[in-house]
Amino acid sequence: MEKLDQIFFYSLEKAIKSYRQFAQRTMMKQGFDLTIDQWLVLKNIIDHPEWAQNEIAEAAFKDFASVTRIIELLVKKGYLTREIHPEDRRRFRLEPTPKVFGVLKAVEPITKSNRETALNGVSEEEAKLVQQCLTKIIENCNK
Amino acid sequence: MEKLDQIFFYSLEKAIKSYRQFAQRTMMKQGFDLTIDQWLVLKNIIDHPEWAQNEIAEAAFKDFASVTRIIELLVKKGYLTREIHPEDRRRFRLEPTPKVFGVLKAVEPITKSNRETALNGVSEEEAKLVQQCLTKIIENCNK
DNA sequence: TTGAATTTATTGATATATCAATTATTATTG
DNA sequence: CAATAATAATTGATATATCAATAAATTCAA
Repeated sequence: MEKLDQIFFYSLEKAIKSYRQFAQRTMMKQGFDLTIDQWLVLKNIIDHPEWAQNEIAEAAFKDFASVTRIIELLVKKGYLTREIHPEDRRRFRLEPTPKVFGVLKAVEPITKSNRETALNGVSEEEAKLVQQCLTKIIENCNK
Repeated sequence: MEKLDQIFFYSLEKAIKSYRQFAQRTMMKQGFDLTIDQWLVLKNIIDHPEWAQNEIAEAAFKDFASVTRIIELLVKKGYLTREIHPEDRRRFRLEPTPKVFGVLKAVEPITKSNRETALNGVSEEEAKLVQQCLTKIIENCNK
């Protein structure tokens, strides 16, 4: 299995990189000034408006420090406003600006189509199996 | 399939990140002063001594610029020497220093064990299927 | 054989990842 | 209630990713 193991993790690395590059290219081509990481963080903030940054980070598989910096950029780009949280002054209250919703809505079909393209030729069964496998790997690496 | 798609790519992202973190932790714990990216590039250079940097980059799924910088670090850390290639002055000849081989040999069982741990509970059949799936995704994203 | 195109690699700018140290605030506990 | 611990987030340093611009050497074509 040794050789396969090697190929396996190489493929894993290459697959996610290929997908990220592909998705980023598509985003840019459509004229959005968001990286897919910024989009991911933004989406998590919208979906969970009450979460603290560290919870956002966890949901987006990101380091706290990265999230701090990504949020900085999102504020600078005018997608978010940030003020101190009224109930816990260690935290911040992040508010999406009005333009966010239009952008997210516009990005939605692109993301959907990207995923479909990337999974072309992979059946739902297979996808489920792969997904289970990945979950197992995640567990194995985190204990 | 939409919801699954989303979970699928989230899992993909999380799996490779979990594995990389796990592998990096193990490397450090064993006292090696290499990142896994440096190790990956170094290993490719050893395995293909005649390759140009751009070929190494491709094999390691890395950007040319990243490889340039990683090689700089490997030279600085005393794992490589670099001189101009005698047959093509645009290229460089990269030579591993003697200490490289010992280090790579010492890292080998760690990598092997990391992969085994990560794939614990995943059968060879499943791994093969996942691998095929990943290959399909890579192709889909690159055409 | 010169001039244009191609190849190989570097550099700069910006974004993200990671670890460690730090700050500010809140919670605990003695 | 004061001292301490825990929590939320930032900052600094270093590594890697990506894109664009550039430099140097080589190849090719007129």
